[in-house]
Amino acid sequence: MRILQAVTDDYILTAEPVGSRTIARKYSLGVSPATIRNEMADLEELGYLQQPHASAGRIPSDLGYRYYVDGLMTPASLDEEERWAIQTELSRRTAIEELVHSTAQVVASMTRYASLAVVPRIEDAILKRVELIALDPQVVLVVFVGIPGLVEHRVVETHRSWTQEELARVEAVLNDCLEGVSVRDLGRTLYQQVADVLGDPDLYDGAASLLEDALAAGGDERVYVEGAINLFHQPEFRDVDRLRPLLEFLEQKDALLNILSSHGQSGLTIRIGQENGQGPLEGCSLVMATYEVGGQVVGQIGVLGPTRLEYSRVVAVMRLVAEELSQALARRRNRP
Amino acid sequence: MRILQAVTDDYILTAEPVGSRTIARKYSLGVSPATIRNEMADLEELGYLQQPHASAGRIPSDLGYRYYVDGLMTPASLDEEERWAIQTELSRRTAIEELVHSTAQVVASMTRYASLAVVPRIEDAILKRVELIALDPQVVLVVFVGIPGLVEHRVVETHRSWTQEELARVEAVLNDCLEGVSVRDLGRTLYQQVADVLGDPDLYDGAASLLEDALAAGGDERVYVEGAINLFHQPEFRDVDRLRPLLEFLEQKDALLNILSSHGQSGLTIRIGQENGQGPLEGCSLVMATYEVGGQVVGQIGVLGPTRLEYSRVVAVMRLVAEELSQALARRRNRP
DNA sequence: GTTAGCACTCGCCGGTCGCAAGTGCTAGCA
DNA sequence: TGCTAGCACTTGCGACCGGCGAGTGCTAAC
Repeated sequence: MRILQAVTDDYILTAEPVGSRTIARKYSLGVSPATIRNEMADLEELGYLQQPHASAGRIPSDLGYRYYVDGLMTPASLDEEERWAIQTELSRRTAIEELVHSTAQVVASMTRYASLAVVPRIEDAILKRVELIALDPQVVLVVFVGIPGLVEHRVVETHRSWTQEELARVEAVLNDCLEGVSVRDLGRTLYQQVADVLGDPDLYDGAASLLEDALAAGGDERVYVEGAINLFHQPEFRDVDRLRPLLEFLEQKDALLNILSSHGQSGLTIRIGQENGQGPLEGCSLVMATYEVGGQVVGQIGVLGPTRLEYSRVVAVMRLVAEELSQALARRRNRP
Repeated sequence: MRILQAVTDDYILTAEPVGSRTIARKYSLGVSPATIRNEMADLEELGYLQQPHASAGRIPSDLGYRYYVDGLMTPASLDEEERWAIQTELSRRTAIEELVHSTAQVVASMTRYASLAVVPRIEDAILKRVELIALDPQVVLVVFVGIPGLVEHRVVETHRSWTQEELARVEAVLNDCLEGVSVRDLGRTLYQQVADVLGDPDLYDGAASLLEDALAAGGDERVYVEGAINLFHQPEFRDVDRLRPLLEFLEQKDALLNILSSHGQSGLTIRIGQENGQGPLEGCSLVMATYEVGGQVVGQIGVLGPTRLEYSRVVAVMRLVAEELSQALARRRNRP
């Protein structure tokens, strides 16, 4: 175990296959290189180490990293300075998207890997309020305010012409009847109650299709990717042909969204190499954390790098960041 | 001139230095390779061509490209299909940011280079309307609606507590007094008239600092970069060390903003190689166009690639796109 | 003014070779 | 029985080198 730990630590640091001599010199295990060689041969047989070629040192396999992550690595802690950097960055923002976005930026710059972040969709939020504003007779600005401090506006072209008075009436009824309803349900499924209170069926139809269109117009930009260029510095991506597929993958926001949001339960998850399935993520590791509002997971944030990842540091950063982000969101919500 | 044209055309196509034989074979100039060699030696002496090394063919210099762009190149025209792709993409959006953003995406995918786009700032717009909504007693949602169909919302934490009634009063006064004012001037320089109409100096102060904070909170994300990975396919960026500085430069949104928005006059500009100044853009060419609302330039859009750029095609795409974008924005505005 | 011929230049490619790092194995020692 | 020193073996990597081919510039002739 101590040899596996030493090999992994050293390889994470140097990106060079680690030989028995190196370990004997740099890590005081109290045994000679020859002994280490014997043990390393065993570790290779067990699948924890592998050899890029016969005359080279050893590097950890995915399994080796997994074992390392699950128990061997020494947990890192962060400088006061770094904690402070995160906290001030988060206290500078109020809008939730910006909060999450700048969190992703901080994570990228602190870890020097790529970072990913998912912002909650307004559709998943509980409606707090909706505002309807006529920009032109047939263009309406719809502003949704959702419960975890989420605000989104949509500009909708309508078939029907609207006066500001009509919109004000609809707005008032909606806000009276629908507070606490999931935003997703605002579309065609507008409730009977709204129809009753509004009275006018024409107005009701217009409102329903207005909201439906507003929800359909929706921002697809829910995943932020920051610091992708950091991957350039990693020796494993020195080769363009290895880097390109990865960067191309990072452009596919829907795929990223799938991966990140599949990680629904609260807490921290590490996916190593092949655990990400086949494809461009095969040689990468992904550390994911969730952030919450009111005890409920509303989004995810992740770090992506080569399998040779500084796991302990990344885990420390992610723990702190997820915590701070959740707290910042909570502060926004529970103001006096 | 015909030889310069042939060399440039061929080099743009193949990315290989062009020899006299190749030109004689592929372009029917009616002369032999020997003649072409003589002329090419002259063109090199004049600075239009250069030789990567003694035994290689010629490639155009920046000056050569400049001459080519200014008169030699044969203007490209676009397929009906491509025009159609642009038009449908633009008709699917209504919000101005999305319109510009998806324009940038279309340009990137059509040219296979990187594309840049600047969205107008709400600060530069004329105020059409402002909405103030209390989210919490000390958190106000400010929605600005600007004249070229620009909408932006900001969430502001305030020192003072606001009731919705107070906000409604301020909002009414602001909308009465300040329609047509530049959004930028909404902050501290709130006009005397507003103070007079409001009466209450406390309310006036609160409103002024609320708007000031709202403007300060402002989105710094005004430049979109799309298709940066397309640059991977260009042989001149095969080398990571050549590509990285460029991608790093593309991350500096403020520098990009400077470059693009310095191009203020209406129309199309091409900057070739060193014309971009020293630094990461030295080996690149930039084609910039403006888009307008009501005859006024409100934003820019650009294409970035190696100096060996398909100028004629890029110019055709940019002409069309700028035109279509301006028209789409005009349609949004002049609805019946 | 144009062209054919020819000697010359130089980057690229494939092969060879020595070096260095690291291994596995064996024999010896506590 | 576990550990260690010694040693032969493997193999990737970088340097060196020579032939090839593309392309040039020059000269002489038309």
